[in-house]
Amino acid sequence: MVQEPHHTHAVIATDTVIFTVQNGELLALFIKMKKRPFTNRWAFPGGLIKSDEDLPSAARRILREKTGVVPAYLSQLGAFGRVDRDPFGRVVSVAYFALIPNDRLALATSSEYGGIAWIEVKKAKHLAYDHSEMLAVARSELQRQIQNTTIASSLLPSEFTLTELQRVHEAILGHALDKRNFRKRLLMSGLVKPTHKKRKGLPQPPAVLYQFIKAKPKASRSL
Amino acid sequence: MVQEPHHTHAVIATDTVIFTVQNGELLALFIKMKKRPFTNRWAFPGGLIKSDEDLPSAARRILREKTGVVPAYLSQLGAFGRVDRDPFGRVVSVAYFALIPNDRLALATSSEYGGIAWIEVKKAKHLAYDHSEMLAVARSELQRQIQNTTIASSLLPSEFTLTELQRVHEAILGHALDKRNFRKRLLMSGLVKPTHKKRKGLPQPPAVLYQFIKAKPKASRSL
DNA sequence: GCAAAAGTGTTGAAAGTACACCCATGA
DNA sequence: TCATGGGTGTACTTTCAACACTTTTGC
Repeated sequence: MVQEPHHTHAVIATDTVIFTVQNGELLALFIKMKKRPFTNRWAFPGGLIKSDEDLPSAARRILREKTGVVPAYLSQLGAFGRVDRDPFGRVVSVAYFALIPNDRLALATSSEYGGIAWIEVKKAKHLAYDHSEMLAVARSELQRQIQNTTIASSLLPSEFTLTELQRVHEAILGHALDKRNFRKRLLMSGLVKPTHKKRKGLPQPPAVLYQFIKAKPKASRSL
Repeated sequence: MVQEPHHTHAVIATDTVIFTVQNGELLALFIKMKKRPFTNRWAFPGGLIKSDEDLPSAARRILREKTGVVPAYLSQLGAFGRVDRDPFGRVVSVAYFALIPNDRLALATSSEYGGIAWIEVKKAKHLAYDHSEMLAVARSELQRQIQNTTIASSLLPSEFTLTELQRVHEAILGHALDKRNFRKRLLMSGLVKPTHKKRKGLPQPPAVLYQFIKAKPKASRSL
């Protein structure tokens, strides 16, 4: 994750936890490490920021350079600065969490990088650096934001059925939700509106497609 | 706030917004700037972190060095990294917010620094750097945490009356609260317990003194 | 006696939670 | 015809919000 050690002052990096939901599973994007002492362990894509770029710009650039992914949503988690967090030098990392809809995943999975993979969050263990801690923070922040904002719009195509949206919430929260209560609350909230289209071709009654009313959710603070 | 410019990479600083509540007013601690372009404007105490100290340690050290204050509570707000936020160089600041009870304020106000002052938050305008933005974030985080945690214990002496506690909540939230509902909720929550002492000597009936059940609140994440 | 805060319950509204059945479709 | 999810309403519980008066004390 980091190349330059041995400054008198700490250097600044970003690491980004990018999530998607696919087939009812919450996935995050990892890069497999080569360097000791983290050989063959997974880490989030990260790198050093440049002196002429904002923090979110750095996070986006590094994510694109290392994985080809362009996130739909990006929000800061905070700074991670334990002295011993990086064995290669004194690095303070500003962590971000990001989202991408599961219909734009091809970009990432078709990347040439050998060591990139979307991994089920619940199976991601023994990560490099302090990334297990980052993942825990990212996950709880995701759980918090999914309930209070429209960030789910960054995890789904622009049109979706209410059941698809419910599956996203369930994957993130980690437990089943009641269908009638979920729909009631969602429709009351005024965040989504029905289109006049339906999802057909499945062995079920056609489901109405909905869309979020404001296309792009705003980060609470995306510094 | 910062002395060293002109690295090829950004340097890392911390700035700390420290609050207290006194006489029903929310106050924060500021230092008056001398350097242009911020001459005579207020800023939060801040400085560069050292390569061998954790972020919270750096925040505490700098706060102590610049103001003499030792906070009772410290919690990270996040990293502020706009490219142009500091005219003296590329500095990313990890902001903290901190609390101190109003019976330990003497340390700070008796400091020799000429340019230090506790200022009512609602009167703090036109701050140096991006500190107005930091203050807004700190204030909303304070409002969030006061409702969900026991951090109020870091703003009061160890024993206090329920009215004193209510005044702290009101100062932070910026509006009056209903006395009966406030007491009901608080006593139900189980976070405080009555002592057997009473506050006497005032032209009122003696009020029961309470204390928080866990002395020190834990930061949600104090990296 | 008066100013100032202590202490104390009830009611109505709103929000949240649990729960079950029939229907349309594609294979 | 069958498996799959689509769509729909009610009753109960819990939580939140509004609201006023009497008492004790120091001056």
